[in-house]
Amino acid sequence: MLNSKTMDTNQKQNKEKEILTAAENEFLTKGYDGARTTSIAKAAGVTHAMLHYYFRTKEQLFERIVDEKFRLMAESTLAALGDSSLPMKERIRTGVANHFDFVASNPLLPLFVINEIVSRPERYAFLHERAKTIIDTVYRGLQADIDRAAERGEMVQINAKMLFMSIMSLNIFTFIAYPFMKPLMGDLMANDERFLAERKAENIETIMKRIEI
Amino acid sequence: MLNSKTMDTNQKQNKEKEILTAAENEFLTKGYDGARTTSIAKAAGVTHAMLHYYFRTKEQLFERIVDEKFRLMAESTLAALGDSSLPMKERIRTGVANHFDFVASNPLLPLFVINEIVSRPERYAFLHERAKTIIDTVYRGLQADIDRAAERGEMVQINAKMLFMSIMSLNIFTFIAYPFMKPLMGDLMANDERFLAERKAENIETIMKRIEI
DNA sequence: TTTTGTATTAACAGAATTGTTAAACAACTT
DNA sequence: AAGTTGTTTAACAATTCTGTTAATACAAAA
Repeated sequence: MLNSKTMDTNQKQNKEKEILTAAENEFLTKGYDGARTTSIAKAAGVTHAMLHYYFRTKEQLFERIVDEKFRLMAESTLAALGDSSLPMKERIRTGVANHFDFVASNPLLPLFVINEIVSRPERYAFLHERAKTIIDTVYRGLQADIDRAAERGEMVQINAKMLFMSIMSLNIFTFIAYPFMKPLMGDLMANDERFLAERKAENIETIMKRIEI
Repeated sequence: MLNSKTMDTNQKQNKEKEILTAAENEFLTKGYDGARTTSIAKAAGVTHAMLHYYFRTKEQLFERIVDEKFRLMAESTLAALGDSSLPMKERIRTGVANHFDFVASNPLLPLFVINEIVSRPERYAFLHERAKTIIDTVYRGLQADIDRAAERGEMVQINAKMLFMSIMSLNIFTFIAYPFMKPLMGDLMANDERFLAERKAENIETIMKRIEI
C-alpha cells in the first residue's frame, strides 16, 4: 500500500499525464484550431479549469505536444539515413525499412508536423537553422559514400537528397493517405497488417531497383 | 462600354466570385477550423454580412469549395492512370508525368483533401461508394493490361494498385512536404522551377526502374 | 494546532466568431 | 413616378471558447 504522499504525487502526475494524453490525441487528430480545451479536459476526466491550472494556456499545452512530436519526427527522419557501418545497399535497405516501421508506429505524426509547418512557418524558422547544419554535414557524408559505392559499381550514381525524398515520400504517404485510400482499395487494404507488410516490401523494392545498376 | 444591366450582373458575379476566391485561399491554407469568415470577407473586399447574404453559412461556403476541390482531386488522380491507347511503358511514363504536372498546378489540393477526409471521414463515406466502383473497373482493366505486358516481357509483373500508390506517393509528397523540405534542402530546392523539373524526372525514373525487367 | 502550499470546483468575465435583421439604397420595370 | 427586386450596411444577438478568480478542501510541515 502506498503512503499518502506517494499517492498524492501519483495522482497529480496521473492527472497531468492524462491531460497530456488527451491533448495529444485531440491535437494530432484535429490540429490546433480544431482542438478544444474543454474537450481535452473532458477526455482527461478533469474540469477545464484544471487544465488551465496545470498548463496555463491552450498554447502552452500545445507546445508541450509539439515539442515532443517534432523531436520524434526528427528521430524518425534520421532512421531513413540508415546505419553508416553497413555496406551501401544494405544501409539503404535497412534505412527504408526502419523508417517505415518508425512511421508505422506513429502514423499521425507526419501529417501533424506538416500541417503545423504549413500553417505557421515563421514559428519554426529557428528549427530550420538548427536542422540545416546537421543535414548538410550528414548529407555530405552520405553523398560521398554513395559516390564511392557507385564508383565501385555497387549501385548507380544518384543525388542523396533526391533518394532521401523518395524514401520519405513512399513511406510517409502510405500513412498520410491511409484514410483516403483504405475505402478505395478494397481487398488490397482490407487486412491492415498484411497490407502494411506488403507496402513495406514494395517501398523497399522500389528504392532498391532505383539504385540498382 | 457595358450597359448598366450587364455591369450589375458582372459586379454581382464579381463579388460572389471574389468571395469564392478569397474563401478558397483561406480554406486551402488554414483549413475549415482555422478559416475566418470575417477574414474571407475582408480579403474579398465585402462586409461579412454580404458573405452570409450570398452563401448563408460558413459551412455552405466551405462546401462550395470542397465540391470543386474533390472534383479536381478525382481528375488529377485519374491522370495518373495514363492513356490506355499507349503501349504500357509509355502509358505509365506519361501517367506519372501528367499526374505530376497536375499536382504541380494545384499544390495545396492534396493536403486539403487529405485533411478533410481525416478530420471528417463520415462526411465523405458516400464518395467512397461512388469512387470505389469506378476504381474497381478501371483497375481490373489496368491490371489486365499490365499482366499482358508482363507476359510479353515488356515489364515486370506488379500489382496495379501498389504501382498507383507509389506514383501518388512520389508526386504528391513532393508538394505536401514542400514547405517542410525547402528550408532543409538548400541548393537542391533553391530554384523552384529547376527543382520541380528534376524531381519530376526523378519520380519518372523511379517508377520506370520499378517496372523494368 | 496552526500555518502553508497545493489541488479542485463553480461561477464568471472577455473576446472572438458566426449569423440575423431592419433599414437604406440602387437599378430596373411598367 | 411608383413599385418591385435584389444588394448593401450597420447594428446587434447568440454562442462558443479561452482564461480567471474566489471560495474551499486537504494534506504536510512547523
